[in-house]
Amino acid sequence: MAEAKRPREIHTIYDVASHAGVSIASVSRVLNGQGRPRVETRERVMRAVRELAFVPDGAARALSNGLKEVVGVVFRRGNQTPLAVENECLLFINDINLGIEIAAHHRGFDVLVSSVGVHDRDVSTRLAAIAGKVDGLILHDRTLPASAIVRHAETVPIVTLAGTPTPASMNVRCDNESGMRQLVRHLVLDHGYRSLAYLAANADSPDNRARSRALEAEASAARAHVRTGRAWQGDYSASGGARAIESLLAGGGELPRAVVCANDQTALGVMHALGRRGIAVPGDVAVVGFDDIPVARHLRPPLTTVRQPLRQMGACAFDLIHARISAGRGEPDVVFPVQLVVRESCGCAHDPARAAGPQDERDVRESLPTGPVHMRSSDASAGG
Amino acid sequence: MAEAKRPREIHTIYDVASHAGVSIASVSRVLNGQGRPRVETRERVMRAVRELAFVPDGAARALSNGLKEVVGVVFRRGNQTPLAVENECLLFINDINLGIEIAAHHRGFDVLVSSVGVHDRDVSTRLAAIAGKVDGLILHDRTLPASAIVRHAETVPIVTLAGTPTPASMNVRCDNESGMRQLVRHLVLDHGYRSLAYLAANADSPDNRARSRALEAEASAARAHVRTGRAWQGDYSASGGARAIESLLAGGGELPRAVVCANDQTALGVMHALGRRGIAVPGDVAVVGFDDIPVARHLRPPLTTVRQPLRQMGACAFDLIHARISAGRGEPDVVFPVQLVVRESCGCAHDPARAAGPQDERDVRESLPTGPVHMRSSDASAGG
DNA sequence: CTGAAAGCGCTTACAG
DNA sequence: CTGAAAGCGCTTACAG
Repeated sequence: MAEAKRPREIHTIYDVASHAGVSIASVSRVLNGQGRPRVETRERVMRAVRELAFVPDGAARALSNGLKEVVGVVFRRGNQTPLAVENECLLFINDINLGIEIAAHHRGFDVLVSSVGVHDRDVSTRLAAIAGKVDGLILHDRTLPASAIVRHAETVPIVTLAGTPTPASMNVRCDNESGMRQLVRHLVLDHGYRSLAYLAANADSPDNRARSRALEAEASAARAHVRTGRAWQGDYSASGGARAIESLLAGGGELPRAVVCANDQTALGVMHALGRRGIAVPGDVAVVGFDDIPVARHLRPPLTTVRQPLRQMGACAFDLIHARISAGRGEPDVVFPVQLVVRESCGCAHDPARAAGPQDERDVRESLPTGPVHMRSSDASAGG
Repeated sequence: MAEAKRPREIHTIYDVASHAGVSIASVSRVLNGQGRPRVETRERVMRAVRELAFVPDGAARALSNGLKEVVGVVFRRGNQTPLAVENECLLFINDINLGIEIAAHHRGFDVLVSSVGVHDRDVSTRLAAIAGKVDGLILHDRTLPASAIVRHAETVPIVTLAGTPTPASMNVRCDNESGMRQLVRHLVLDHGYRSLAYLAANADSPDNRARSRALEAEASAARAHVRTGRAWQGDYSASGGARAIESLLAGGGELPRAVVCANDQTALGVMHALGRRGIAVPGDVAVVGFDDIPVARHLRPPLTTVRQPLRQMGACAFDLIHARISAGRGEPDVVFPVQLVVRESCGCAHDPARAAGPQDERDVRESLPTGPVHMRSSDASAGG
């Protein structure tokens, strides 16, 4: 019975059963912890499994169980050639995906990750192909219009991220309103800035629209002026932010006292463009972002922004899908609180308490929400 | 026959067949383009597929075909708590993964992405579970020791990234030797720096070892001094780099004229730590990295580094797996050339030609290898 | 506790 | 060109 060389051969449950001298039903029971197999049976099976390096076929299990134990995650790549290098925007997405993955593993699920190009025709066909391989689908922002989501949701459970709930799908997002409110109040009330601009992102992004609206509302309530117009259009990318600032300045446009960016990447590009023009941040113009991506703290000056609990949001998206698969449906629209993270790009002074010592090291590593980073708790109304 | 409300019901090929008035074999043929179905048959089937929103079950297809059309990608998460925010190290991995995914789509494959924690017990069990759901496995650096790779390779085709080929698995890596040689020559010959240090990463990383060896060899050939010792140990993370510099300075250690970092993230942390001590980069100490992650260009000063063709490497890893699945095995060890990207952190002057104008905008977006970024072509000996 | 057998939803020779 | 049927590798009532 000794396997001499085991020529790269895939074994099935039948091989294991005959190797162990039991039926395939017993092998299956031992492997899945069903029933109460005798100790001897269990041991013989386990030995055979080990000796044959048996790995049960996932497709067969899925077909039999009606459960693939796989969720699909789909996001939209930016305006880039397939093999170009700009992937900054993916930071955000990948952090959420990591949260999804970790939550999935708790349930024995794995994650099928797929991206679609911004200009891909027929995203629906791609989605259908993916749908056949998964038990549920998590769609990032702007992957699909709402009508198409409703259609696909007939075939497979769907959760959207930073989208809008539909009658057939669920959604997870952050409290943009609260975040923007805190940001604007800090700039206008704490710093006394009277003129702002919102460097917007894609018009079809619910996050962008919510942030834009909240900024306008809050600024007007605080009696601050908001610059508007075509000049202030970005696309969530650093290059989009830089381009907007460059065109504005090239066209003789005037800068506000503070630029509120649709996200951190945009802020990165804005700071880059301002720096090259010799415009001091925050001395001449304050710049703030949204998201708190990891590099935000490493910029010069460190970026003031709003932190989203990305991993928790990802984990929540999976949990909604899972609940939907194994039970009825769950909460259709989950809103996560956010946190204002005050660093220096808003004009706040460098905090000498953070300039050295152990706290500082901890800050680089990654501070906890209650850590040394100067922040306020959210006044968000909805929780996870 | 009109479907009134289509109660969320999953249809099978039998439903389609009876709806179209044909056999399931015909449905399958139409859907898979096999044989020469009559036009009328094709049309009836397609209409039924559309009306029922039929999506073939991937598990059943996989079981029948012996092909899941899924590859698994596994990487190792850093020293972080599951829900913490530090994901800088993932930039690198995610860029490779995007290359894998794009290549996979060309073949109708999808990508199952999975991560294992640094201290996870029993990575092999996790891998076995994943192996059952995929046709092949792509393992990032340091996911598994070579012995375990050989063992798993009996069950499933394996390609490692930045690893070492084994008798049973293939490998894709970059030409670290050439990259480090160019970097050291630039620092020592072009800038005249006589003292260097290599801020190392994990000892079990082949990339790190190759870079370290190459630096020592090249520095000694160029008669430059290399600082060594426990102080110069990092872990590929920004915090690891910052910590090393901080301990060194706290212990009264002396800095070399140039710090060569194991990767860009490390360089990021080093620059951060130096900046807080008021040490000028590159005036007092030059800092260079490796990888050319997207933020490298946005740092102050912009980071001089070595660019790896990450997406191409990812695509190659998939192609190797695919060749292995559909034919015999391919090249066991593919080495990609790298490019020196000279920016300012090495001490090179800010290039005024790049300070404004359209080229500059293009640089922010992402320059092509032949674009305005000052770089030299690689003298790597092996190609993809 | 254990085994024989049906069934999961496809694909594909094999006849017709 | 088309259909009936076998088979892919599991899981799980159902008998024993």
